[in-house]
Amino acid sequence: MSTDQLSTTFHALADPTRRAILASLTTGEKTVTDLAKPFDMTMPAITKHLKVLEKAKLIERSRDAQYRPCHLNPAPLKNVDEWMEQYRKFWEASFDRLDDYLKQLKTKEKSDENRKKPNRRNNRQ
Amino acid sequence: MSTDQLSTTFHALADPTRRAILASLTTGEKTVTDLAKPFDMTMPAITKHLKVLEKAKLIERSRDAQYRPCHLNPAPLKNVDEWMEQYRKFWEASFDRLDDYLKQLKTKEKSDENRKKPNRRNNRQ
DNA sequence: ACTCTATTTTACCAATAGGTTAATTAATAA
DNA sequence: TTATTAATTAACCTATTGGTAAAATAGAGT
Repeated sequence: MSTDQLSTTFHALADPTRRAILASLTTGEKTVTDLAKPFDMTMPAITKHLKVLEKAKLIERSRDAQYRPCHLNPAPLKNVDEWMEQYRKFWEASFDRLDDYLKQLKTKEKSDENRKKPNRRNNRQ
Repeated sequence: MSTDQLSTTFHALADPTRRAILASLTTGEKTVTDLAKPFDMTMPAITKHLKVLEKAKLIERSRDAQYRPCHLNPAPLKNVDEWMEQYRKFWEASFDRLDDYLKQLKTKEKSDENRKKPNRRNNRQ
């Protein structure tokens, strides 16, 4: 795995168990045993998932007697959101085209304009 | 790696080369050779990265003579954005707390309220 | 037909991921 | 001090990742 911040965050999020743990932490701080309960998995496996989340700084841990409670840290998610910003216009654009398409279906006109292909060669040197 | 849609998408994004390829495709369709140029990496490595992106449906490929041009498909990113929605309030909340803290620094009053700790045991059975 | 260019496939490699069981550490409770 | 509970560490396993070099495929141009 790459070691830059964004790669570490995306890697941590690329596992359904870890995403479920994050979701579970949205209702407040939880112990490892609490977090482990919903999963058909041994404790060491959960410990490992927590380490991945902790390295990604998506969770922070404290100490309370023999418990190591975890809580959510949303900061890396904010970074993801900022990274996404550059792509937002693309799915908004897609939606606009879908909207156009639906309008065309209704009016049943100008349907040939959609078959115009972009000239793929423009970017090649 | 897990095989659900969101895991596949996050996994594909967890590599700086693949993110750079996506960014490169924001300016339009590109051939494999064009995409490979910025990287100190062999062609087969790029081919593999493209396969990961293609399986994640982040890119789509067409055919033009011996070229296999790639273009961006933003749909999975929209899914990521929707998944992020549930966490947005958390970083907004953090910002609010920071804002409060800065206000307190200015007025230098009521600073003890911040030391109240949440009761960690509430969620344990 | 031959050659050049674009791209993929194959076979290989070392490192990492994600799980297990068994042993260990650490704090509480009796 | 002994037992119980919480959590981690160690050792191990298999599959996947991300890269390579070399060979194969495929279309275009001459």
